Formats: sequence, C-alpha cells, structure tokens
Amino acid sequence: MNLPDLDKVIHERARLRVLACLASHPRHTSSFTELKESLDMTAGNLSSQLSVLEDSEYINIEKKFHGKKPFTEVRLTDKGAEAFEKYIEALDQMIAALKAKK
Amino acid sequence: MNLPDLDKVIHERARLRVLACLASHPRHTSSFTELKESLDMTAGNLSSQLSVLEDSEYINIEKKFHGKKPFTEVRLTDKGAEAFEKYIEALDQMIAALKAKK
DNA sequence: TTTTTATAGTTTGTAATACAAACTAGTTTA
DNA sequence: TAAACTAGTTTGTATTACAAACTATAAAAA
Repeated sequence: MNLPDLDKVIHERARLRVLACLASHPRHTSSFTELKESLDMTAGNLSSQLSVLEDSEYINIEKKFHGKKPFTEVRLTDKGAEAFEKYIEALDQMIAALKAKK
Repeated sequence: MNLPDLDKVIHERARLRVLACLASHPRHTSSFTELKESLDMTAGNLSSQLSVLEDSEYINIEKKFHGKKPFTEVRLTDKGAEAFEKYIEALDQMIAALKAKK
C-alpha cells in the first residue's frame, strides 16, 4: 500500500474545507463572513481554525474596513497553496492505488 | 464547492491507514502484528484505534491462536467496507471538483 | 529450575485540540 | 438612549490521539 503521510494541519476536516474554499476561489481569497456562511461554521470555530492555518503560514489575514464595518480578508499564501496541492496529490494517489487494487 | 461531510471515524489519519490496509487485502483481513509492522504504529496506538473502529462496527476482531501464540485477526466488516467506499468516493469527488476549478 | 528475553497485546495518563459559549467592540435602528 | 445587529476573539470543556507503562504467556538461556 502506498500510504502517504498526510499534512496534519490540512487534514483536519474544518481546515480542509477552508482551504478547499480558498483554493477554488479565483484570487485565492475570501472573507471571514463568506467562509463562515458558506461552510456553515460557528464564528468561534472558524476563528480558531484560521489561527492554526495562519500559524502554519498557509493563509494570511488582513483586517480592513468596508465603509465602517470591519472586514477580514483571508488569503491563501503561496506556501499554503503548495502544501494544499501536495496534500491533494497525495490523497489522489492513495485513492488511485486503492481503486487499482480492487 | 462540493464539500462533503467526511466520516469522522474514518478521516483520522491512523484509522484511514488501517482501513486502507484492510480494504486492499484480498480477504479484507489482516492481523494485529501485520498492521502494526506495515503501518509502523505503536501497539498501544493501534490497539486504541482498532477499538474505535470496532465500536463503530467497521471492523471485527477475533482472537485466535497460532500454535501457542495469541493471534488477533482484524477483519473489515461489510458496514466498514461500505463506509470506507463512501468516504473514498466523497474525497474523490471533492478532488475532482478542485481540479476542475483550477 | 529459575532467570531472562520475546511476543502479543491492553490500560492508563497526558498533552493537544476541535468546538461552542461567552465575551468584546463598534454600528445601526427603534 | 437603549436595544439589536455585525464582526469577530477569547475562554472553557470535553474529546481524543498517542505513547509509556503494564499484563500475560511462551520460549530460550544460564
């Protein structure tokens, strides 16, 4: 069996969702609120998970304003995009190996 | 984005490896020792993870003897095989969606 | 025979962590 | 001016992944 060592930071389900969301955005960018709504996460959980991703330098977070409203921009870094791609590639290979064996 | 709700029991990395191992065996069966060696896990961790899988009825565990040596047989149940297949299918679709978007 | 070592696991303890509830801070509406 | 809303963060807790320590038996060595 070809069992890859999957990136622990990415593998967590909530974070995987966040990264998938960001990676599929044309500009690799989204906002706190958009992520929260589209992934149906509580703000607390999203905030925590974003911190983990930020500590790994997989995303960066910029606080701006839209008019008078705070607005948090979340962007996938190059490092994050690379790590995510590698993770997906590893999964894909594992799946291919499993299907081949069946 | 097509973000599936991945089975928590299966998603954990150690258990994913165990299930992948079992699923790729012709008889969906392995032994404690073989899993331990081939997955390079500590006996303690493997034992715990097997208990979780057993509680979910994804595997069953039978204690036999080979001569005088105890020998623990681990077998993927039908329920487990089904759940694992569903999990892999979900991942595969997510990956496909991600690649399509790129 | 009595240690010692090896085999095959299980139980226990702990550090990490996923997640939600409670909180903060500013803004808009009644 | 008070109430309700928006946009998040911090704190607390329950879960849990994992390894160290332990149990039990068997074989080998002394």
